[in-house]
Amino acid sequence: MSREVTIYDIAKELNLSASTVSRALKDNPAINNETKKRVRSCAEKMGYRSNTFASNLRTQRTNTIGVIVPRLDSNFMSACLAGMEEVVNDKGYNMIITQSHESLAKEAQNAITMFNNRVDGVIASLTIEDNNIDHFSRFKDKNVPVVFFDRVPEKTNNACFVIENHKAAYTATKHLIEQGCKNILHLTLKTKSNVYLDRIEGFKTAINEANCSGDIVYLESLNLEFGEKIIPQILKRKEQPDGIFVANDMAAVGCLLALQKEGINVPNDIAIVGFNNDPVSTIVHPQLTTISYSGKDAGILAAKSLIDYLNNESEEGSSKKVVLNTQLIERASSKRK
Amino acid sequence: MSREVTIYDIAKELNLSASTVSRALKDNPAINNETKKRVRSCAEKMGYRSNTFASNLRTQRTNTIGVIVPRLDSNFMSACLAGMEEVVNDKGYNMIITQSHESLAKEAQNAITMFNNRVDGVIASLTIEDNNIDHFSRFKDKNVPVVFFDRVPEKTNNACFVIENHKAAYTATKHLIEQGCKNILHLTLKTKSNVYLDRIEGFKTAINEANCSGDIVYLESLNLEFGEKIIPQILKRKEQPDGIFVANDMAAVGCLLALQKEGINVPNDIAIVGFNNDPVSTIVHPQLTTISYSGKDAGILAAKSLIDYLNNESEEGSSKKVVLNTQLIERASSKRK
DNA sequence: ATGAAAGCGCTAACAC
DNA sequence: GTGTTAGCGCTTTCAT
Repeated sequence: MSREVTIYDIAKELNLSASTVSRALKDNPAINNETKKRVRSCAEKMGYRSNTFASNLRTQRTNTIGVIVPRLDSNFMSACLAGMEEVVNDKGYNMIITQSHESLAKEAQNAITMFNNRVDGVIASLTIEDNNIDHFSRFKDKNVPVVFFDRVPEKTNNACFVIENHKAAYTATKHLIEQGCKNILHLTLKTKSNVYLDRIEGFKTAINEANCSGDIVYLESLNLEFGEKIIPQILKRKEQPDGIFVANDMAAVGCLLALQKEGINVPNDIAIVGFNNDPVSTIVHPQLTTISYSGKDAGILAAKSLIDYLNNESEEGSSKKVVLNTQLIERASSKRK
Repeated sequence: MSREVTIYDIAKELNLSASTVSRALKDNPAINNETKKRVRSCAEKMGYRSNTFASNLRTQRTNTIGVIVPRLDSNFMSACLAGMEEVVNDKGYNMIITQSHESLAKEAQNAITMFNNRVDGVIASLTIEDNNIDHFSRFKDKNVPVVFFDRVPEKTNNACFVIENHKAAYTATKHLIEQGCKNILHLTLKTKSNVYLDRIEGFKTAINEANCSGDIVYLESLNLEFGEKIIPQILKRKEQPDGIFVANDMAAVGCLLALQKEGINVPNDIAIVGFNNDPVSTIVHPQLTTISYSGKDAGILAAKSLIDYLNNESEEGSSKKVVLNTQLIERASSKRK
């Protein structure tokens, strides 16, 4: 195992001082171009690699962004992370990622880990469990910027990047009404998260406007299994729905499959709209009408905002809320000819 | 922005030396229990957090494991990472994750990043592009252990953790034969990756044993789209297949949907088997027969092996190859009554 | 059981 | 344009 090469080794080799080598490696304008070239090629030749720890210790920065998300295994999250990674790498930062697995305790633990790793900034999406954000306060104390995306706190001074949940739900519901639905259910989650609360509000707005009948049904979890499970209960209601707007695609697919098993025609007996534009939405038959939006854009914007702030390229208090567009994708599960 | 608390601050507060504080915090047996308690509570009270960089600079270790994977957005990968995270956290290490996005160049770049971040060890799954692993050689030079999982190099002295691709493909093919298929296609990827090569070999073994007709068809990419696209071409063949074994579930679902669109009955005209036990396999109708295996176990084993080595709890040259079990899950897409 | 002191490798203020 | 120097916060050898 060969010893590590340091800037001192390079300095000795070239009869320079360590500081000159350091500056040359950092492309400092004060250094002669010829010197820079010599230093770089020598560093290359000697197999030098910068010691991040010494540098971080000295500069009190880590060039690392911490990302805390509920889970990584969704298309939306992958897209967000891909967007962030682009920006972050481009600006010379690293990214460390942790999952809260929808547990507030784990989220708090992750925040502490990031804090101890002295990340320069944090990008987070909250659990559905609660939107208590006390565990983020330590970052404020040390002036470490935090931005939230998708699942954001109810009240905060931090920058937030969300999709237009209210408008999307309004549009989805209105679409069902336009297809002739008179009695619409919204299946969602009982939580304090803005994501689901805003969708509920959008749903209600559309229902009230149309003077149509509407009700909310809460699922334990928005997945295939619980989507399937809820259908028998729904079919026992005295007033049968003719349209269902589900807050995510997997649960919507669960409903669709369960309805078909009961011999109910989708969309003619009951029309269905989902949310997310998950790949499964094109696999089921009939294909699922859903709401599409760009996780990548959300990731890019959140990361950009954070890094601009770190590089002093934005105002101290740019604690804005950015709302991203969504599109309704009309497919066969809701289209009545 | 409050100044950082260091061990010197604690030392001054308690009239001790920094070394004693350091030892107390590290639970060094030489330190009096009473002193340890005082130090710990004082550290807590003063909001002390250990400076990883100073520590790493001093100890020349990072307690960080680097993970390089093709992509994170698959169920298999999420499961692997979850398994790794369990082990790694439990042993007091951190994990940094990067994606190669199936590009050899990006994989090499990621390796360099990890190298410069001085990870203590590396866990990697290769791209399909090629299994050139020259960019991992730098780790060997510095005695940084590397283990591979799932997509592993053809020849290597490093530890490898793979699923029994050969046997799984053999079992899947044999299952089709047992269902009466006489003319079976295997849809897969043209690559040097062990994962797909081994499956091809398993397929061939089963075909030859049964004295049955079999052929390989290469897709551009194993996804829904290319699964759908290949079906018209397959239906133009002079000899029509009566069974298809597809190397992943998404592509298998693509085939299934395209076949149904052509009015072909699955499983009676053509039986289908996939690979991965992806959630979509239970969403399609008929449900997809597939191969299931535990990514989590693979992750746990790989991480354990690496960390045991780092903690000197295993032999220097434990360069073994571990093969994990798989199960055939028989569902309606291949079962002929 | 505790302390003193040196040094890990880098950067930046200051000097020339 | 380049060198000198001090110090970031921690660990660890050696001494007591």
